[in-house]
Amino acid sequence: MDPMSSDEPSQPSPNPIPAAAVARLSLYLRELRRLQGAGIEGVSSSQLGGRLGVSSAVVRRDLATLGQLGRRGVGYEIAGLSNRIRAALGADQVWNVALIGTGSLGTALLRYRGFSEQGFRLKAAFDIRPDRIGQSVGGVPVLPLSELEREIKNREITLTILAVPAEAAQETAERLANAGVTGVLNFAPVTLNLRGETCVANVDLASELQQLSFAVVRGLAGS
Amino acid sequence: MDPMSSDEPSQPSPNPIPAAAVARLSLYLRELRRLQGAGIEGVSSSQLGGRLGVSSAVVRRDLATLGQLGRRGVGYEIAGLSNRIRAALGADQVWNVALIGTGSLGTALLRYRGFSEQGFRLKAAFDIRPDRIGQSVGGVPVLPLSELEREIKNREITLTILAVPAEAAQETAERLANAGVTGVLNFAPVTLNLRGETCVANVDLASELQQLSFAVVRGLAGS
DNA sequence: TAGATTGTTAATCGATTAACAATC
DNA sequence: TAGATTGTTAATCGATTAACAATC
Repeated sequence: MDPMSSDEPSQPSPNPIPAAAVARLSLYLRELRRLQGAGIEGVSSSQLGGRLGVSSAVVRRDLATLGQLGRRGVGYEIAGLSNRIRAALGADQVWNVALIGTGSLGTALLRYRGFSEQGFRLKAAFDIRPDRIGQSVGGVPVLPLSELEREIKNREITLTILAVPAEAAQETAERLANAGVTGVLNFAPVTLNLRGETCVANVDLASELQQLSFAVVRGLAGS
Repeated sequence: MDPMSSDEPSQPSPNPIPAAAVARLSLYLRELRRLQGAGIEGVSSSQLGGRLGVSSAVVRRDLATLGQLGRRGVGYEIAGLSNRIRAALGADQVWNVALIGTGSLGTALLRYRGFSEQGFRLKAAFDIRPDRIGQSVGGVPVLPLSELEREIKNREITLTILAVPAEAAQETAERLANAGVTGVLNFAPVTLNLRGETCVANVDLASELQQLSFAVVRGLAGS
């Protein structure tokens, strides 16, 4: 239930991965999957970086934080490298995920294929609207929000995607944290204030578009 | 049509805004709007930062890059500050936006209220599926992708939201760039390679969830 | 005036870049 | 061996923090 607990010996002191590297590691993984799908088995730092707009030095440095994964003069073996990155990101374990709020955005996220491709398992959705409850969206059952705490426990949910209206986000997030959820991916355009150990990541769609318009105005092509 | 052209004298040399500050400015704007809605007219750097998990020093530094906007001993006047941030982000002008790909994600984005609240105008959607074309989603007409170039020009579209399947993303993005679009917000989990002046911003939903799971594994609450 | 808060400086921290010895 | 590419170091760059004089 708690993804931290494991029967393996706890990693002594997991070598720290710079915050800036984490987002890139996820990109590397995506690109490696693509190469693997094309039947390619090895890749160099400059090849991998070139496809992603990242310098080869950054790629090597990022990968070196995970251990000595390459062979000098040769490059990186894709299969092994992928596994190592997955392990570092926690993507080698199963994450049971719930989604809260089945409005248009929530519905789209329930149908989104990308999550399951990364090993995330959407186990349940929650809503307060009676006409939603009992339905199934993208193969995921919609449950009443009143059952949130019980179902989170029963279904061993550790991550949640919050897609409720802005007004309901803080209150709902608090319920999630109290129910023992360890991570919240927040799509509501509000800042969540949660005490304790619950991690929050935010996706603000309007802000993304605003940052793009800034880049356009400033003439920052390629950003 | 080109958002850069204006009858005002071109700003001599727009003081550079650090890349890291841009995302925060967008957050400040969101929070200021909330305060304004509550009838509050002034705010200090520590109040504004406190709500967003940003230190008061960072807030002051970010705002100072836009000019001297506060009054010592008093704080910032919200209305004026909001306007200044909007101008800096390019959010004070009208942006005509098109969305490509009306799958479940594209449909949800067409219905998303947040874009128009920030002044973005969704003018058209495009798809290849005959059953989609001619429909209206969230008040936005769905046009045939074959008409893309012509309609981009006619409707003076400058920004686009790309929500097509991964396989079609690169090709579609090239058409957009050739049609003169200046910015692409890409939701497809692929790296777009575009020559020239077109800005690209990426939102990879699966990667966001993966970064969250990393934060959970590392015990980085509050990230 | 006294208290508060900005704008800005100098010091610290972290990330990127460039270069190259190690080594396949 | 010769060519290629990693892993790592030192140098550069950029962002954050802490502190405080300026000033409302």
